[in-house]
Formats: sequence, C-alpha cells, structure tokens
Amino acid sequence: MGEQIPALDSDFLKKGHEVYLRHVSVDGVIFGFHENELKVLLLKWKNNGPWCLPGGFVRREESLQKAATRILHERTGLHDIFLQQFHTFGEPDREKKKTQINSNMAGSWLMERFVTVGYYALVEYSKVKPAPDMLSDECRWWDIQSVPALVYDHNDILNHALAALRQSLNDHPIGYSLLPEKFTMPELQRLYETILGRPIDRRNFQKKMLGLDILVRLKERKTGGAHKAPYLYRFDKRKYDRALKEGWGLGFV
Amino acid sequence: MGEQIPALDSDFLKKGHEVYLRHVSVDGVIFGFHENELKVLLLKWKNNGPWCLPGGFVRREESLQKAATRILHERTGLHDIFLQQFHTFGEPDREKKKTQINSNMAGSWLMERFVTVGYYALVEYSKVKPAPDMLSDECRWWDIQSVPALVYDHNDILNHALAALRQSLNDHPIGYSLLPEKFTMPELQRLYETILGRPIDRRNFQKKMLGLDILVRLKERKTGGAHKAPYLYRFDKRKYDRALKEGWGLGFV
DNA sequence: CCAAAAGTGTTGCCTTTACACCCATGT
DNA sequence: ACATGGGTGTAAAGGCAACACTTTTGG
Repeated sequence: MGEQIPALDSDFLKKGHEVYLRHVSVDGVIFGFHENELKVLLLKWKNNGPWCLPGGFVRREESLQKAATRILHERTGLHDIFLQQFHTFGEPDREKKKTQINSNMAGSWLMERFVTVGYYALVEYSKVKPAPDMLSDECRWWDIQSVPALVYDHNDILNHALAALRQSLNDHPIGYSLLPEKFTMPELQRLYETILGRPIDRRNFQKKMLGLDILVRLKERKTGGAHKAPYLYRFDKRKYDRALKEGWGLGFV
Repeated sequence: MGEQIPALDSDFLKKGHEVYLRHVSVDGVIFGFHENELKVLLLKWKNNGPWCLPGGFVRREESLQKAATRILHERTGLHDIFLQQFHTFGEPDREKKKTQINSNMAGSWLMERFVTVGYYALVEYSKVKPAPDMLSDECRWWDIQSVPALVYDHNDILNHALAALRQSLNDHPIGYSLLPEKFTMPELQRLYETILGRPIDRRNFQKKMLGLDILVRLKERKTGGAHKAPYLYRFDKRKYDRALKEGWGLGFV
C-alpha cells in the first residue's frame, strides 16, 4: 500500500539530508471523535520515550501539503484526509532537550535545528488504523482532556491546533470529516460541544444546522439506544460543496 | 543603528549556510495606509529585475519571529512592528524561475529550494524610511490596487496576507498600528473600507467604533481641510489592551 | 408509569441595517 | 448661497437566545 517507511538506519542518519530538506519538518495533529470525546492520535517513542505528535520530513521535490498528507497516510492508512495548515513553529530552542537515540546520530542532520510546519487533520475515527513510525513503537488515540506531557513543544503545537480548529468552526462544518456517513443530530451536537468546550441549546442547534440546508434526513432511525430513537442524517455533498464556496455564517464561537 | 546588511559577496554565497538555516526563508508583507489607500512595501531587484516582497533568511540561533522583525526593521527603520505570521509556502516549484544573478551563485545554498514563512506587518506609513537590501536597488510603497507582477509566488503570498488581514479585522482593531497617533473617524473608516473593499455606513461605523470604548475624542479638530472640521481621536491604550485580552465582537466581514 | 432523551414552535431581546436632519466650512 | 462632508438619533428587520410541551422507548 504505497510508501515504504524508512528505517532509522545509518544510511538515513548520514544521507537523509540528500533526500529531505534540512531544518524543515511537518507535524500533524490528527483529530478524531469517538464516544462523545474529541481524540488526538499520538505516538510513543521507542525505549519508553515520551509521547509526541506524528511528524516527518519534506522530500526535496515534495510540497509541504504533500509531505503532511504522506505522513498522515502512513500513520492512519487514510487517503483524502482533510488537512489544514495552521502555524509554523520556529523557536531555536523548541527542541532543546533533543536526545540522541544512538551514537550514529552524533553530527547527523537529524540533530540540527528544525522549523516545523503544523497541520491539523480531521478524520473519521473508526476508519483509522493507527501505525507507529520508525521512531516509535506505539500509536494510539488519546482523549483531548488527558493528553500527557509531550516531547519538545508538542503540547504547544496541539494547543494551537485546537485553537485553530475552534476558530474554523465558523467557516467549515467540521462534521463532514469527523463523523461517519450517517449520524444523528445529537451526535453532531456533541461534536460541536466538545470542540467548543461548552453546552449548546439542543433546539437552537438543530434549527441552525438544518437552516444551512446541507443535511438530508434519512428514513431510518438510530436503533438500539434507550429512549426515543433519533433520526439519522447525512451530508448532501452537492449542497455542501456549494455552501463551502460561498461561506456560511454559523455564528458559534 | 543595529544590524549591518550583508553584501552579496562570495563569502555570503559560499558560507551563508553556516550562518543561516538552509531551505528556510521569511517574507514580509508590510502594509501601510496613506491618502485613503492601502499600501504595500516592495523591493525591486538589481539589474532591472522584478519587484518582490521584502524577505530574508533565518539565523541558526534566531527564531522565525525575530528573523521577520530584523528583516522588516532593516527595510523600514521601525522597531516594535506589529507582526503576524499567516502562512508558510512550500511548493517545490514556487521559485521555478530562479535566476543566477552572477556566476558565483552556481551551486550555492541560495540556489536551492526554499520554504518561506509569511508574516504581515502593519506600520505607520509616515514613520517608514524605505531602504533597499543587498539584492535590490529600490524600495517603495505601492498601492494595493496596482501591484505589479512579482517574482516567484509573491503575488500569491500578498493575496494570502490580504485575506488574513481581512479575517483579523474581526479580532483586532487594526487602526492602532496603521494610523498616526491622532486621526479622525472618517480616516479610520476609510481604512476599514479599503481593507474590506466595500463601503460602510458612516453612522453605523461610528456607533460601533465608539461602542468599543477604546477611543478618546480630543478637544482639537482636524484643521485645513474643506468643509466641517472632524474631531480627532486617539486610542486609549489602557482600555485598548484590556479589550485585546477579552476579545471584541466587531462583526464586520 | 416513570425517567430520560428527542422532536417541534414561539417569544422577546439585542444587534445590525437603513435612513433623515442639522451643522460647519470653503468656494 | 450652496455644495460637500461631518455629527447625531430613530425606527424597522433579522438573527439569536431562552424557553415549554409532546412523543417515544426501555426499565
């Protein structure tokens, strides 16, 4: 399935800079939504190292966007990921505690300073197959509320991504990327409430969402749950794309 | 006054990468406001080359923000510039028409691919002393409406900056950086109209601005002009800073 | 039959928009 | 005096927030 993940071998350490740009990296904040909680995908470095954001380097003939897409594909197995660049982090001491995993790394391009371009991604939780990279031996979802201390400035990057996500709630109907094809109105509402971190009135929310005229109510209802069965909805791709161009004023925030 | 501008000499071409990060540059879109027109500061490359945005490189121990500040200081003479990072441009072919100014450049780090971090700045037009850099022999303001074709993707960068500026009109009262200390309400309105590219109702604008409670009306009036003399205003720094923290809802756009 | 969740509609407030009148100044 | 631009207030409209009642379902 596409790319081969390079191994952290001597060749990569000594000649990586012939393949990748020096001093430039890409980090991704991958958001998912599951069981009414906003999740983020993290990696754990080998040898019981710290947790970190998935990231990687930019090939010499590759765009930043392509690099981010490639890296996130490698971690999630997904194509067609909704990606948004949000900030570039370039403090000279952002990696001050940079550690050598092995002796080969001394003097390597990898030990030099990196400026990292942050992208956030919105993915459908259930479709992701988390996969560690060459530097890590674990890859899994974390609840946004209980993210551990991350390496370098990665907590900072995560917080910036979250702020950018909140900001973009006004311009983009986030649900399209984060929810499964069919979903209920309460599920969509939980998503918004989770991202915004505050409750929203049930009835006003429904009115506003339906008012956008991008949702289709299906005949079916969600079965199995207790209490009254909610309707299922899906996005109307035609109307959704049209509205994307014209912008929409969903004045949350 | 501070930095010495390096000359485009053999030493810079051959050893610049020991001082600066490879593949990373910073470009600035410097906005000013004069005679009811939004202006942008551009440089013209030597030997009758194309116009471009002011930019430069990042020292190995310098943050992106510091680099942008340094570069913009060199072009404008200003300290304490309001700077905002807005996007990072990393298409591999963004500099496809890269030209060698002289034969020393062959194989130089300068001829390699650069990812550039875009910052926009808001400055007070009258305080700027435009100064060319080592690659250019002219530096002057251009009306935003009549910007010429720029080198590489610099028109693209400028357009992104303008979009980011419009966006931030809602969160930040731009006037503080772009206008002189004392200004009239019509002047402030022209600024908003120019950035938004559309007219605003005179009375509603005044109501909204005064409603923010960050302006102080002075006893003086603007003299010299024809017709009724408008009041002069200045920002109330105390209230301005307080409002900055809390955010304000000036629902333009 | 009761608790808990979902579906729907109405009201009032507040923000935004539209618009009219008077005042000051240079020609 | 008149044309042009500046200062102020008011009324209508539209969007948003607050809120109550009914329906469905499992226990």
